[in-house]
Amino acid sequence: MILQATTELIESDGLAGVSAREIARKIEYSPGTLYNAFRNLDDVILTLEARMLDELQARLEGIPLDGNPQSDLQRIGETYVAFSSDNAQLWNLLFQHQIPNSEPIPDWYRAKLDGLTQRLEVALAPLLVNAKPTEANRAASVLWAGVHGIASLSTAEKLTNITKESAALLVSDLISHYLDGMSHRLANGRS
Amino acid sequence: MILQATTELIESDGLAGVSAREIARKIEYSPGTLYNAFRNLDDVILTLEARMLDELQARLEGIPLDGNPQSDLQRIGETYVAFSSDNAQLWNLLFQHQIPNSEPIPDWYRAKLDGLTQRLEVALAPLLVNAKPTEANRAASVLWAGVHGIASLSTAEKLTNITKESAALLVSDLISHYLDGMSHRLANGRS
DNA sequence: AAGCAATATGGGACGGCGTTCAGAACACAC
DNA sequence: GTGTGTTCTGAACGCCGTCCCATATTGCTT
Repeated sequence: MILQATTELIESDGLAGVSAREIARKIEYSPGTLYNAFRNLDDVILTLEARMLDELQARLEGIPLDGNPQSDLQRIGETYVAFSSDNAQLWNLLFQHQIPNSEPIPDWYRAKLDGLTQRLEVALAPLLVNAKPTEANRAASVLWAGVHGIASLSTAEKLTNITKESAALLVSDLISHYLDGMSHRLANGRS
Repeated sequence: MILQATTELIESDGLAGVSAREIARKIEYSPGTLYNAFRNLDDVILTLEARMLDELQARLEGIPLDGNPQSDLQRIGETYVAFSSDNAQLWNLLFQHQIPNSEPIPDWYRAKLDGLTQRLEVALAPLLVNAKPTEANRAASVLWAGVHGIASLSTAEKLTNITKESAALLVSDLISHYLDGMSHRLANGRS
């Protein structure tokens, strides 16, 4: 299958190693055949991203939540970091692969990304019983972006401080401090 | 100059709009001439990234610190977000442009990225008077990665929750909660 | 001012790319 | 065997990054 071959190319050489001709060579078909199955190369890669997002989503949904925000979110963070580090090259697709301006980002793709924060909102709920929905949304977004920043910096290997080994530690630190800040604020009655 | 033309191309069409021939057309030279000034196209883009990092660094260093971590870090976060959003397309280079595996990331490039967290460590210092240096480092890394995650998700426009408008708000929320968590922990004598 | 070495430039060439498309090959109903 | 619908090939187009070398331009020495 085309997707299988493309995955292997990405895992060995990253996005730069992918080309329509190279995929064709790998599956021993001619380049033209690719265009029967996919609209173009971007379509192949987008499909691959979608599969990856679905798998991450499935893993997040498989985490049992026990109602304790600290431990629940720690587990979510661990899962997230483990996934991104196990699939580092594929993971980097999310940032490196930009759809050309001509055709906009499909809605289902956005929806998949947005959907990833839902699990966070559920886990955060106990801390936000009498907060406005926009605040729950905001807290989830902040945590998601933070975890995401750590995961992406670690897979991209651009910061010496943030390695694959330290990512889990940093995520744990982020979550515990942020939640401490929230509950502290909650106890003192500040918004 | 070559860099000027390349900057314009990136600002209008992103990294995908950049090609050696297009730059040459823009400056009305032939493509071959590019290779007298730069080793190759990656070199041009790397130089552009370096300039951008230097400018961000300069802005961060221009922020006066008054010794109050909350307000100091808020100002740093604001500056960071404002910069990334004002230079969104250039900013995205940091993630989209990956050096081919053949030649490794130059040390000075890493050093520039690592240097960006220094200002954070200084601003955090009052909260960490009797903490181990690794903890200061960790807190700075976490905050940096978090701010960075928010900034990159907003410039990439991939999350509907995280827009250029909301980025500053989210960064402020992250910093204030995280620091609350730190001082709370400090007051209670926990690690 | 003239000559010469050093450097910069133009433009063609090479191999590779994404994508298209006319026609060959194939599978299968009648 | 003929016809029909699908799938595949392979050449073609216009790009790309990069290299190379004949030519033009510059700067310096005499």
